[in-house]
Amino acid sequence: MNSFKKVCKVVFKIPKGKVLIYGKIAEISEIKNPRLVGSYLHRNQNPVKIPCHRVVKSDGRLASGYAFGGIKKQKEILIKEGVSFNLKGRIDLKKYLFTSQNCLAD
DNA sequence: CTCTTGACCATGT
DNA sequence: AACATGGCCAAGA
Repeated sequence: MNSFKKVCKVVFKIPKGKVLIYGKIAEISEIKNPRLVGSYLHRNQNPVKIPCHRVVKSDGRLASGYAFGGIKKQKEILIKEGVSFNLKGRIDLKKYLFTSQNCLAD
C-alpha cells in the first residue's frame, strides 16, 4: 500500500464532528513530512470520497490556500458538522481532535 | 538528473 | 498570540 492510499483511508475515517491535523495523518500514514499529506490531497482532490474539510493545521486553523471551495466554505461545513470555531476562526483541538488509532485497519 | 516548491510542524523570539 | 527560521521529503518543471 502506498502512502497516498493510507492518507485517503485515514482521512476518510475521520468521524463527523471531529478534525485531524496534517501532522497526525502523516504520523499514521507513516509519512515523514506532513507537507506531503497536504500535497497528496491538493493534487488529488477528491471531496466526494475524501472529507478533506475535516483536516486542519496543528494550530487549529484551516489550511491556507485551500482549493476546494475556499476557507469560509470549509468553515461553514465544519460548523454544520458540529465543530465550533472561536472568534479568531480557530478550532478547539482539545475537544475536536480525532485521535485515530487504527485507521489503516479495514 | 538538479532545482524549486509545497493544503506543514516545532521551536525560538 | 503572532512572526521568523530551519527541517523534512516527494512530485514537477
